[in-house]
Amino acid sequence: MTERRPSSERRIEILEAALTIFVKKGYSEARMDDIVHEIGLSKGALYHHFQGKRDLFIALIEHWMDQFSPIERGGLMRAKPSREIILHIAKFTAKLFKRNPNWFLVEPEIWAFANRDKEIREMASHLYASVLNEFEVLIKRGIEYGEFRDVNEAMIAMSIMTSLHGMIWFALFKPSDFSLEEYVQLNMELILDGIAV
Amino acid sequence: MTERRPSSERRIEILEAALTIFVKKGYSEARMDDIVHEIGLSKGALYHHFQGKRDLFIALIEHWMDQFSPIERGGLMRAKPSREIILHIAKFTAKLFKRNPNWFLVEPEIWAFANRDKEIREMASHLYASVLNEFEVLIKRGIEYGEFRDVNEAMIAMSIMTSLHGMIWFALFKPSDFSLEEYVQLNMELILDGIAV
DNA sequence: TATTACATACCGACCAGTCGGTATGTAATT
DNA sequence: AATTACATACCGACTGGTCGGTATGTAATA
Repeated sequence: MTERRPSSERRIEILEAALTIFVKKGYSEARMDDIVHEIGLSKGALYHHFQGKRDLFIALIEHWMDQFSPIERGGLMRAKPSREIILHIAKFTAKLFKRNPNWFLVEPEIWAFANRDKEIREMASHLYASVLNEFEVLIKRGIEYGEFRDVNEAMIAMSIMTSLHGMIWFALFKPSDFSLEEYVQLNMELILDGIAV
Repeated sequence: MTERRPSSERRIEILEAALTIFVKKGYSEARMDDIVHEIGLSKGALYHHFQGKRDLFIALIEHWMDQFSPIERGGLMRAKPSREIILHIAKFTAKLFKRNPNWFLVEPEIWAFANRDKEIREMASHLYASVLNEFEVLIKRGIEYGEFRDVNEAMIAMSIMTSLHGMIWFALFKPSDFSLEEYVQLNMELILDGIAV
C-alpha cells in the first residue's frame, strides 16, 4: 500500500497528475485509471478525494487559477511606468510557461469544456475578466500619467491577452523562426510602442 | 428511406452536420448517431461514406482548409499597399466569422486533437505555415516598398495571426465592451501602425 | 475505537463499429 | 424493351470492449 498522506497534500498531488494526463490526452480521452496510475495510487483513493471526473476537473481549474494569481501581483512595483510593469508581466508569464508548459496547455481543454458547460464557462469568464481588468487598470493609469495615448483600454487589454495566448499556439506548432521569449517580448513592445504618446 | 444522393453531395452534407455536432459537443462527446440524426440518415450510410470517426474528422479538416482558401486569394489586388490588403483580409475574416462561426469554433477542437495526433498536427502545421507565409510575403513587400519599417516579418505575421485567433476567444467568452469587428479592425490597425515608417 | 486513507473486485451503461440485408440506380446483353 | 448483372446508397439491430463509478474491505492514525 502507498504511504498515507494527509488529504490536503494528496489532493494536490492528484491534481498535478490530472494536469499532466489531461494535457497529454485531453479531458475525454483521459482515463481515471491513467491519473491514478501516474502516481501509483488506486481508483478507490482517487474517489475518496474527489467526487468524480468533472469534479476533479473543476478542482483542477481552481488550482490552476490559483497558480496564476502571482501574475496579478506581478505589478508590485506600483511606482514604475505601466509600460515597465506590463513588460515585466509578459516576461514573467513567458518564464512561467517555460518552466511549466502544462499550466498553459490545459487552456484549450478548458476552452473546449467551457463551450459545453455553463459553470466552467462562468469560471473561465471570471478569470479572464479579472486578468483583462488588471491590464485595463494599468493602461488607464498609463494614459492618465501621459505615458500612453488616449486609447480604448479594454481593446488594448484584449490585444495583450491575445498575444499572451499566442504562446499556446506557439507551443503546439513550434515555429522555428524565433524563440518564445522573443515572440512575447517583441509582440508586447509592438503593442506598447503603438499606444505610446 | 432517405432520398438517394450521389456520394460527392452526401459526403459534404455529412461533413457539415459533423461540423455542427463537433462544435456543439466536442470530438469525443460527439456521437456518430448524433451526426447521423442531424440529417436523418442511418449509421450504415455514414459508415458507407466514411471509414470511421477519425477518418470523418480528418475529412472535415480537409474540407475546412478548403473553405479558407479564399482568404489566400484575399490579396487579389496586388497593386494596393500591403496595409490595405492585410486590413481587407482581416475584415473579410471577421465577416466570414459572423456568417459561419462554426468554421472558427472547430479550431480549438482541431488544436486539441493535434496535441495527441501526429498526422493531424502536421496537417494543421501545414495550414498555419501557409497562412503565416502569405502574411510574411505581404509584410516583406511592404518593407521593400518603404511602407513598413525593417521589422521581423515572421514575427509580425504571427502577431497578425494571433490577433485573428483572438476572435475565437471572443466568441467563447463574449466580452460586452465592444464588437468583434471593432476588435479585429482596431487590433489590426494597432499592429500596422506599429510597423509603419 | 472512530475516522481517515487507501486497495481490490466488480458493475453496467454506453457507443464505435459490424454485418446481413434492402432499395435504387445503370449499363451491357439478348 | 425486356432481362440480366452488377454497383452504389442506405438501413438498423446487434455486439464487445471500455471506463466512470461503486461496494466492500483493510491498515494506519488520531
